[in-house]
Amino acid sequence: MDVARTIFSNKGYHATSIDDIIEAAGIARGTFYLYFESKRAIFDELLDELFARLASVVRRIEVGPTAAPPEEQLHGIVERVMETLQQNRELARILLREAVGIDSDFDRKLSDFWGRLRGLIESAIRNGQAMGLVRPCDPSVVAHCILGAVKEVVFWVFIEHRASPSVRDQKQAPPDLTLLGKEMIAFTLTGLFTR
Amino acid sequence: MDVARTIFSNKGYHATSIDDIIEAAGIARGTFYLYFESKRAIFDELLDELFARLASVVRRIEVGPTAAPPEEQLHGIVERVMETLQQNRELARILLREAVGIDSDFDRKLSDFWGRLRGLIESAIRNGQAMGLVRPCDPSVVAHCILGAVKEVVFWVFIEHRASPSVRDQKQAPPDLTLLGKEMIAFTLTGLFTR
Amino acid sequence: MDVARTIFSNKGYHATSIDDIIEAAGIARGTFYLYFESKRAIFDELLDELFARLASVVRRIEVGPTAAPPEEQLHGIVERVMETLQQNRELARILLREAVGIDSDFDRKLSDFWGRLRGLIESAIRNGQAMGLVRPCDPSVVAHCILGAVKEVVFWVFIEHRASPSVRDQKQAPPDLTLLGKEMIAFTLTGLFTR
Amino acid sequence: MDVARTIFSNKGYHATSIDDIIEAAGIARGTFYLYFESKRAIFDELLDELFARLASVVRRIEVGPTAAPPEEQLHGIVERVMETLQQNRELARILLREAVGIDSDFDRKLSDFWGRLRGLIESAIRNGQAMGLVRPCDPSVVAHCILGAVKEVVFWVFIEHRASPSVRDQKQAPPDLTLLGKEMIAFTLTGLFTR
DNA sequence: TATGAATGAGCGTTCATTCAT
DNA sequence: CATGAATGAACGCTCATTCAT
Repeated sequence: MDVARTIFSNKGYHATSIDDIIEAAGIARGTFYLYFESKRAIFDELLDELFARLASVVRRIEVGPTAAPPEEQLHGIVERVMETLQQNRELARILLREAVGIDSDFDRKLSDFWGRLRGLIESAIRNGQAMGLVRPCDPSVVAHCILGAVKEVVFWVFIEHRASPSVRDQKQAPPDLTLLGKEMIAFTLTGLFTR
Repeated sequence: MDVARTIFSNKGYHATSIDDIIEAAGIARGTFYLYFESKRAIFDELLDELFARLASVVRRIEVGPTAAPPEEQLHGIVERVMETLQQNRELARILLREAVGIDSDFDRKLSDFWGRLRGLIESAIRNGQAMGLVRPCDPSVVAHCILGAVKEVVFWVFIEHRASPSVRDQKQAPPDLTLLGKEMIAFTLTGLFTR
Repeated sequence: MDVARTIFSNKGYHATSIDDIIEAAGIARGTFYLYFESKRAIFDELLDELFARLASVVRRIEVGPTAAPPEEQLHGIVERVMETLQQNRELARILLREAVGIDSDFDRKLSDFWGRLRGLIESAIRNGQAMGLVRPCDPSVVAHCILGAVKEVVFWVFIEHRASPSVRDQKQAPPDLTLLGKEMIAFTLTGLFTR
Repeated sequence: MDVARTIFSNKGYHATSIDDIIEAAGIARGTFYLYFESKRAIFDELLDELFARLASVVRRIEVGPTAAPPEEQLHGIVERVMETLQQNRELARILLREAVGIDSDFDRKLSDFWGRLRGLIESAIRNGQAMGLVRPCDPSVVAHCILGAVKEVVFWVFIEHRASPSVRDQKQAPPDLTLLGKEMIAFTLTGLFTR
């Protein structure tokens, strides 16, 4: 799986052949099929890995007398997600770049994953609105905005940067993780305008 | 091209075969190659179509005594982009879902397209900051956020909705376009917090 | 036909497409098929051209009181053949390089052509033997030897030389035609040994 | 390879399809590509086989006090070459009939092979001249003559004969190998004229 | 538990030929 | 007399998967 992860990450699902994997893993063709049902199956397993890791790190924001302040919880989640992705760059790369158009089953799985995430964001927004913290807005639309923003930034920082050892983006090195998280949260919470 | 657009949109690049296209178009294999150099070529042509349409619709935000207020210009751009995508759902679907991992040349092309878009957003932010309209922030990070937010919402509204005639998302029909644009701009400019 | 001759000569039968020919000739696809039944047919016609030219130049060696001395006649034939080939390098190139393995019909045609030539040589040998000029030998075998020798030399001088502007054969430029003919006749008549 | 050899020999390179080979061999398409990189590759391998066999049989003619008489060595080489070709009729057929116009790489390979052979003949001639055995002549031209003669005779005896089970050449059965070799050497050394 | 030879459906592409205009 | 859009059989090749050993 280590080998497959790396190769899928570098070449994408379609461009990766079983041959690539078994050769890099130093095993025989048959051995591969002893442990994985198909090319699809190992890809599935790989992404499930990341799903599980992310799920263990993203928690619903608690409200209540004993809970930490929501903004602090938010910070925590963002930081932990960023760290998880950082530590699983290859999987993240796969998730964000290639995991679409493989299969309608797979597409559904993916869409479910993002849907669950979006649901969390949405309910946080609704809670915030109920508490008067969040301005009136369409929670569904805004949840999409937030998820999209995070995906794009993560893809940029963890994934695209790796791929371009060229001069292009050299001058503007990616900000460090904590800073990045702060910037994103600030944008999400207060937008662009000066107050 | 109409036929190819539809099929690529539904099945994705890899899952679409020349056979699918010519059969649906009711032409012979040779006829296809009379008009398109290769499978890649027709795909290229298709996306270039959308690129051109979007390019003609997205304009740099002007500042100056004679220019319209920036917020109004922004509204215009968003509205026109939304309309263009609405009218080219299939191409949009291809662009946002499948156009990665086909080819390193193609990946570069795509990444250039998004980069150009991001550049426009970034320079708008810098201008806003110079004018004191936009709060201090990292324009690059925030440009990514905005682009990501737009991509996600567009994908959701124009593309995913179409694909799921199931019950799942039935209850929350997508808001109409103008409303949607307003919501996005509001989020982008003022964030979540009540002021 | 001029165009086809050149292209067939340069690229060979298989590597030449109808497209190559019509494009170079500046005519339409249909026009080609108006004048030639098929790719095979034009190739046929082209070689028939050369066959006719060579046939008009190669004559049975006459013996009799009024005839010129056989050796002189031989010289004449060789010189005329060489000249004809020299003037039809492209056709010669086609004949000697590519005209095999196209078609079993074509192969037969070719083999007939060479057979006729060989027949002439063979009968000349038999005549020579009858006149006591030629030593006892198997006329058939020797006719093959002579034909092969001529083919190889002609191919070398008229055809391969053209194709290699490289340094390889630079130092040994091909001898002039008359010299070459003399050398070949000398070899054929007296062999290698010093007498 | 046995199967491919036979089919290439009968139909020529271009007219032979992978399908022909795998069907005759009773293997699957994929199996073919398991053992051979491409159609070109198996053809290459096949001819390399013959090149190797011929190379092991053709040796430079030695001169010196301990060496056998040159004429005897010549006889030996010719006999061994004829035997090798006799035993590899199919490969010989391929080599002499079809192996041109496949590929510029291939053409070069072939031309190198013939060039090496010609080089041997040429140097033998030069040696013979140095020793006063061979009359003054252009070694290059004569080497071409000899090579051509041999090719033609070999093609005739081993290859064309096989291909025509018709009545045509029936009456003049090919002389036996040793006789044939003697005839060719005699022609080469003493030519046609009675001495 | 591991192997790797064998499979064959399927792919993208070519190109000689036809025929309505 | 000329056109060129249309054809479709055929090709070389790939690669996920199987299964006897």
